[in-house]
Amino acid sequence: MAVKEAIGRRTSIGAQRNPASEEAILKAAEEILVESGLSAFSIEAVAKRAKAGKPTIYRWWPSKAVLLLDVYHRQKTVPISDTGNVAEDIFLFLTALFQHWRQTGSGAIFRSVIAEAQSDAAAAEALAAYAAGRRKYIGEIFRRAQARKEVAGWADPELLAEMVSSLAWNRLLTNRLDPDPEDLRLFARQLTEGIRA
Amino acid sequence: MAVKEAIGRRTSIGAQRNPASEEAILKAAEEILVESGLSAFSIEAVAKRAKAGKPTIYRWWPSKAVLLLDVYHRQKTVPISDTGNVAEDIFLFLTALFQHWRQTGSGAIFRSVIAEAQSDAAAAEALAAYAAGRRKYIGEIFRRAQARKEVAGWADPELLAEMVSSLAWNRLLTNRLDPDPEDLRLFARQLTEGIRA
Amino acid sequence: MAVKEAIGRRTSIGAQRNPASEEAILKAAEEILVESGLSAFSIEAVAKRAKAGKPTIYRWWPSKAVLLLDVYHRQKTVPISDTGNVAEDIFLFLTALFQHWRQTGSGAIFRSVIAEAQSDAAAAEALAAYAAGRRKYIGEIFRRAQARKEVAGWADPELLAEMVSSLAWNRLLTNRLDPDPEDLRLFARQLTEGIRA
Amino acid sequence: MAVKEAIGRRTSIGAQRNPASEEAILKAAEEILVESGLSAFSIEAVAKRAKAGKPTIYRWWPSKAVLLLDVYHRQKTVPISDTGNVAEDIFLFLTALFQHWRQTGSGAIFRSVIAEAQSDAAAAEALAAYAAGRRKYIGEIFRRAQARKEVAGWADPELLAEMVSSLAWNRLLTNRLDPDPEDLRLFARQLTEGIRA
DNA sequence: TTCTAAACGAGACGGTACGTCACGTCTTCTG
DNA sequence: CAGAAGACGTGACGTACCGTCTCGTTTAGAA
Repeated sequence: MAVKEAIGRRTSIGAQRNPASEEAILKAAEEILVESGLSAFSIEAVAKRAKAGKPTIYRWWPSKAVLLLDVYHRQKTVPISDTGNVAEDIFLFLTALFQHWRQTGSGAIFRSVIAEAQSDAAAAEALAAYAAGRRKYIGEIFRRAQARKEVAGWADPELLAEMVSSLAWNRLLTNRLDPDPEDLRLFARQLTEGIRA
Repeated sequence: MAVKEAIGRRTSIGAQRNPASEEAILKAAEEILVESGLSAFSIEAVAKRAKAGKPTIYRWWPSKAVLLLDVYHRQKTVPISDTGNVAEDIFLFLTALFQHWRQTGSGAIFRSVIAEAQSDAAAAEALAAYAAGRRKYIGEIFRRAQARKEVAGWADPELLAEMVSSLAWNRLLTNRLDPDPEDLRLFARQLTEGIRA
Repeated sequence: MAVKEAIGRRTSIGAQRNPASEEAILKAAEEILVESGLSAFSIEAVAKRAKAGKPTIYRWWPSKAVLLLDVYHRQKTVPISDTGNVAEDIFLFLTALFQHWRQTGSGAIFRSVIAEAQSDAAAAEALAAYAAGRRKYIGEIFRRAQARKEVAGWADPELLAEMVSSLAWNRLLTNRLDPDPEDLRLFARQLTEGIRA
Repeated sequence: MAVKEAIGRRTSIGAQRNPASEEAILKAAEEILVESGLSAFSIEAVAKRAKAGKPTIYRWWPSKAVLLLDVYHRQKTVPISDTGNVAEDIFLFLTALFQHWRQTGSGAIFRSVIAEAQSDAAAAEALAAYAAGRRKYIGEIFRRAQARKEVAGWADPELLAEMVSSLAWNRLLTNRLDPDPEDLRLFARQLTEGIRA
């Protein structure tokens, strides 16, 4: 058994999706994005790198944007911590997120998703849904803080979460992921303490 | 005699840039972006609509991204107000900005600029510079508030401005410019009062 | 069900050259050359007339000159006769050749090939090879005449053939294909009898 | 007075053609043809090399072909000799012509003229007229031979001249100007002695 | 002596065609 | 019958020249 695979050619496994092809395509797509960015990301290039036929890609991913999103969803997500201090939680989250984006290359992928969503309706919808999910997820930090009375009841956890993720997006989209801890600490303080004199 | 026959034709005015062509090209580019979005925005389409030759466009705008930026810079900018109340100033600015983006179509243009900057280095640099300028400009709201002791001295006006503009970008990029005054008011309150219990 | 909707459309027949496209392209190219001449002959025009894509043309014909040669090679060649009289053979050949060039339009095509060969190295080489072949072919007239002792042994059949084809080229290139039988008869006589008093 | 001319800029000399410009343009055109061939020969290139404005060229030469012809007419022509032996005269003429074409680069220019004449009507007409003149000129060799009874009266000097110049054109157009004296001697012999056994 | 007319260089203009790239669709062949 | 391979028509890319234009300058010759 498994004699043929030596030549490396991937072929049909019957009337069903071949996971090896899916994997190869997603891997190739991710590598292209991380190595060369969105401008080098074409179906043609992905097919060539994955040694897949273009129709195979189009069969399973109706558009470039959908493939892009699939690639992004394969990325690990950054967990939120629960130190009991909301400012610290925010600071740790952003620090970890920026590092993740920088080191794994998934920042480049996410930038591409956002860019693509500006001209592709399907990608826009998917991005909106993803962003909403992230607001809910990050909002947990503030919900927990409200529960322990650290944060006022009138505040809106999801709007606060949006302020956090907005800043992250902004830094990503303008190439400012450099790790300046003081900056992020100040952000967390401003957000939590308020800026009243 | 010899009345000009090709009445409407724009031609050279000597060895110098023809402002009429420049104007026609920028106008055509703007219209395409507002009417059909970034995916319809091609040099070819702009040239056709402006009744200009492609080389004329390439002569003055080395890349699509540069043209895009030029189009955006033609847009009016939204002024900041000075009511003496920082929360109110922020609220008014965001309300006016969102309305401006929605009604003039310049939101669509700016989205395109941000998207383009994710794959074009020149656009990225220009966008970074533009964003820095905007942070300084919006930061004025907070600098004035610090001057009148409404805002604590330890806060950073530009980081605060970044929080404001980040939120605006985020809404723009995820198609959420709908005018919900309460939401924006809450944002201004959270930012200024702080969220401490 | 699912009757073909785009009835007339030519499309891929798999990972192989589509003979229908090749045929359509060569036919379109020939028609343009015969109808409008070399100055109207552009890859763009051929593609449009053949309802083919430009890349399809470039995929199979690396340059305009190569396509031109392919078109010429589709033309029928004029046969040489064997009347037993060398002067008559030459006369008949030239008469038939001029008529062929005039009536089928292949004269226009060959003119174009010669012109193109003056600026394209590949075409020059192909033309040189073609001309050599023709000299050998026409030389047969003289070789046969030498065999039957009608022509002196010291004469060079291929150089004689070159004199015949040179005259034909010259007439073609200066628009003098008009059929003046006496002229061609005189040419044949001068060539064969010699002009010694 | 006359201070400016130091910088070398050529300018108007009043409402009349400036011979310096004409000279510079023809010189530039010739150099381009000889150095880089017909494919590099564009009005743009000539203007740039001659440091002339394009309108100056178009003012005096309505088309590329006309300029090409003007360039060719500047070339010296090869004289015919009168040795008293028609075969020798032909041999000497062709030898000198090929050497002239090879060494001065005027062969490259003439090739270009012929090529251009295949798609430009004005050039075609001019070339036809030029060729007719050359036939008359070369025909003189045979007319003189007829006068001294070396050549039969029934022969047509201009048709004979055409056979000579046809061969020369053929060699030029197929890159075979290499000096093979024996070949040309044989040509002269075949033409004059006749090839009868 | 002043003014006019035309030539000069420069180079921008609206275009056409170039040769290349990627698109998304199609068909054939292979396993 | 899915998958690879790759050809197909489409259309945008960025570039090279085309032939025309207007500019500001220069100078000879007419007024």
